[in-house]
Amino acid sequence: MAQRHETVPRGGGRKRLTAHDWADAALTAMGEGGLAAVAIEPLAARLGTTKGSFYWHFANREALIEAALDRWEQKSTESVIAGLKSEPDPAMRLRRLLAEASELAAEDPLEVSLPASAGHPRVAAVLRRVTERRVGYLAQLFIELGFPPDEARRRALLAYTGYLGHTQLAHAVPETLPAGEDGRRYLDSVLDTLMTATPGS
Amino acid sequence: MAQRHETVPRGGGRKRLTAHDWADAALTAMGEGGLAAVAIEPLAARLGTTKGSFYWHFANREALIEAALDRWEQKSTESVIAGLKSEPDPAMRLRRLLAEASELAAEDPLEVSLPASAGHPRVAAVLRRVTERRVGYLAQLFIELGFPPDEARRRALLAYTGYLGHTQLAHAVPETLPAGEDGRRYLDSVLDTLMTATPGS
DNA sequence: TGTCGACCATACGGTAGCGTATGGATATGG
DNA sequence: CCATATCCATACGCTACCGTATGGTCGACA
Repeated sequence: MAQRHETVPRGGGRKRLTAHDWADAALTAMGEGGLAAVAIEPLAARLGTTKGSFYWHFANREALIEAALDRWEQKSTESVIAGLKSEPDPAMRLRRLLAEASELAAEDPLEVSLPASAGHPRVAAVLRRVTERRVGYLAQLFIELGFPPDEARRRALLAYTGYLGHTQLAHAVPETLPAGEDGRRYLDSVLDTLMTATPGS
Repeated sequence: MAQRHETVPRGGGRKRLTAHDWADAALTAMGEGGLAAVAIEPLAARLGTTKGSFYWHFANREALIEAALDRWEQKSTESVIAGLKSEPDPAMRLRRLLAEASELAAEDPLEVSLPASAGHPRVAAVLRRVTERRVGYLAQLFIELGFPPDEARRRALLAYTGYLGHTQLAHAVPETLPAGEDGRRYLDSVLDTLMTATPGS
């Protein structure tokens, strides 16, 4: 047998892992099976390594969860918002925001599985921050669109709850939702109601 | 020591349990910690009994989960819809439906934790049925309100995704949502948009 | 009041996962 | 080319839980 054989038995050619790799794997698992699915040994198997690697990079399971959550907080919100900085028109920003966010959330199970684990204090904290950030950004958008602050906040909430529900439905019972061209028309009608409906009371 | 002492060490005075009791306990646990929290031995402890009882009433853990899901399917949807049969005015039915459903969902964690476990085939099936039932009922309401079928379905979806997102938010970050009188005004504005907004395309 | 069936307690073996300990591999600077 | 720090594999003990086996208890009823 060769002295220098690839360490990984089969699959990719990675040899040494980083804390980053572990956090990503944890996120994936968490999306598939919730917090309970973040288990060291199965993750190790999936990464083609062993616990020995894990406990070098992390103190324990909780530390991994925290790292994964931090990572999600970053890439699930800021990256989307940052991608809109170039768009000057607020109406267009809102449209693109909803479109891109929905698209992204369609393939990010965490958007659904994380709220279910809100019992975990660390998860709750991340959710608080992410929610506030998102709703705040939306409200800001509606203010730029000319609504008074409280009305803007109300519409932001409406938009965000709609987004959350849409995502949840997309994962649980996708066939309920209109797809393709119908989907775009649907989004249009939602945007329409959000931007033009009566101020009400 | 007395020959006939109460079997339960402390708490209620129950002695013998039914499959029903187990299913309810499973639902509670499932709401708190997801599917993974449906564990026989902890449940037994909480019920003041042992596994011996459980395996008399059920074949295994899966059977318990199925029973619990059936139970939830029943009481989480049909009971609400049935409570509206007396209301003749469809607009009023819609209002009461949203109000009661939101209120009920606020203290039913399953509304959030179940979609997260949609990976489980049995859960997915229940979700499909419940979703179809609810959206169908909503669409019917909008038809009674005078909308054409496809528009009714669109609005039903809008209402339902809003409902889902609202409950999800209510559980994850409750302080984001308007409470008390503001909450009612919020509901009003949502109803307003749902019932009067432009047909769009 | 004895008996039978429904219901439960307890003990057991098996598996999965956490965290620790310790030695082996690998890279990199001296 | 060796030494040291970095990174990983393996073996171990521990706990939680699943499912089975088996005997015990209690109530209904003849």
